[in-house]
Amino acid sequence: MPPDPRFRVGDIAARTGVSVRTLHHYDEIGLLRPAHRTVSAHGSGHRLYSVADLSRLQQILSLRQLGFTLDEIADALAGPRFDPLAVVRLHLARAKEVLKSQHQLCDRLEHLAGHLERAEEVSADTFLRTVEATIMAENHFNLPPDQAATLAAHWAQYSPADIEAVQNEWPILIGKVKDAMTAKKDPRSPEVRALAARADELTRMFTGGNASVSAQLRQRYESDPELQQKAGIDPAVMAYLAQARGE
Amino acid sequence: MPPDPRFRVGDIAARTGVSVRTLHHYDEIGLLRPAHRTVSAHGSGHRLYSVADLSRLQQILSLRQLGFTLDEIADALAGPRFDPLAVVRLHLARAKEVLKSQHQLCDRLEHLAGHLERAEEVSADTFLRTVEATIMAENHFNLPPDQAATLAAHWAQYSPADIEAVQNEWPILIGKVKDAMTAKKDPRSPEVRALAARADELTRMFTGGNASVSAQLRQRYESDPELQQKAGIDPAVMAYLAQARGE
DNA sequence: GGTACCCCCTCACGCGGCGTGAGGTTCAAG
DNA sequence: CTTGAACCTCACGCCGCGTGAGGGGGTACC
Repeated sequence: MPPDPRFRVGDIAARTGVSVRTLHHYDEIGLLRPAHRTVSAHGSGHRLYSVADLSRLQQILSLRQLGFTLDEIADALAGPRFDPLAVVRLHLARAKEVLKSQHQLCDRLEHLAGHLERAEEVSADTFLRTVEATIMAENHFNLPPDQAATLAAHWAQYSPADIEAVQNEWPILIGKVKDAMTAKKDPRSPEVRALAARADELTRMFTGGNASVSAQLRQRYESDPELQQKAGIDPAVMAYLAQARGE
Repeated sequence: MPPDPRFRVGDIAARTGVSVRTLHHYDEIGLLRPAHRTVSAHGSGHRLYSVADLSRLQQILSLRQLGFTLDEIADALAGPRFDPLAVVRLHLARAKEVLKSQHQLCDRLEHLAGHLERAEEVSADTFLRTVEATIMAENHFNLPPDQAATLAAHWAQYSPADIEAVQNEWPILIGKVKDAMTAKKDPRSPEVRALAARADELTRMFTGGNASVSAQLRQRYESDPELQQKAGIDPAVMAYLAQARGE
């Protein structure tokens, strides 16, 4: 049995480029506690990271690159069925996007350089497109996670069984709502209000309770008739539910 | 004569992705003032950007991407002979570096994903290398400008004539210092101190007064005998100058 | 067993570059 | 002349560490 290796902050810093301060910080906020520490009388001992810790560090950096805040990352990693492979795949997808936008940026910069070399007048459009490419490259790198990533990261926390259960319940629930509508039941009745509440609950599971995600999702539903049909939601149902919620 | 086009904050934001707040901010700190404003009685009018402003915006974003702070960018753009083409070329070079590191990152992530898919045990080394690739990709994107960029950006502010003048003066100055040394003149004499002061001045022109750059430069000179010969500086001269400065 | 040297530790302050309302004004279309 | 969208000016807030200061711990070589 090989004694599993231990890594000290300096080792990790030297080999990866992660700063010592960053490791300290992640420890402070409880995001990445080293598996062990050396024992000592006075101060606290030196941090000793295990291989599992390195794995977690990799996940953290991938999620950070995806634009999540450290708090969000902590939540994601704490999820019951969180999936490292899914995270790596998301990061990979993002990295490929960056590649593409970076390529475009190079094209644009070369274009602009060409104009400047020939001392030509440069059009506003050229500047605008160059700036756009610059910003897009930045966005793919730094910015808040897009819905896709947010949703994916959220879904990764649920098991396939959970997901299936939700997807099965949804049409049933909508069916009940439609029944209530055709029966002309009062939307403010306790029965209908319960249905609406459950619908909201399921929606929250879908969106992870993220306000901006659910807002965007609603917009897309409202503007896309096809999606409405697939989910069985039409404006009438939406209005009915809104009434039930007391709006 | 076509009336040159004017752009409003919203136009620019919509077409490039630069936020309105960012434009406001650059205006506030005096980094990018719009060429015009609409006139109005109470508040200040709407900002109207000219094509020249767009050009400046492009330069700002390129320099920002290179890792300069907004203050540094302001200085660079205020330089007497600052060169937009040089900036674009630097940005392009950087963008290509990013492409390379991003490629490596993709390789590493695919490697890691492969291991995870096959549910194999993943080695510490694999994690470390993946983390390293992640950090390197970030560094090429976000980090403070390396000396190369700093120096290049600084040099871009001088005309070829300026540069030549400095390069001509340097050997003459060093010659005078050596003369003083062989004549065993007191390093604290006003004459020698003046020479040292001028040497520092020229050095500052070389390094742009950037402390970290000049520090790095000194280290390289101290550790590289070849460079010393080319510049005519040997440890004895350095020591003599240090005395003249009163160290 | 000493002891030199480097690495590690714990505070704790600070900050760059905007995001994000709040509350009022201006512009262009109808 | 009236909208409504787009613009304006404050002004507070924040993430994720960087960067010292001041002091203990580990280890390799004598």
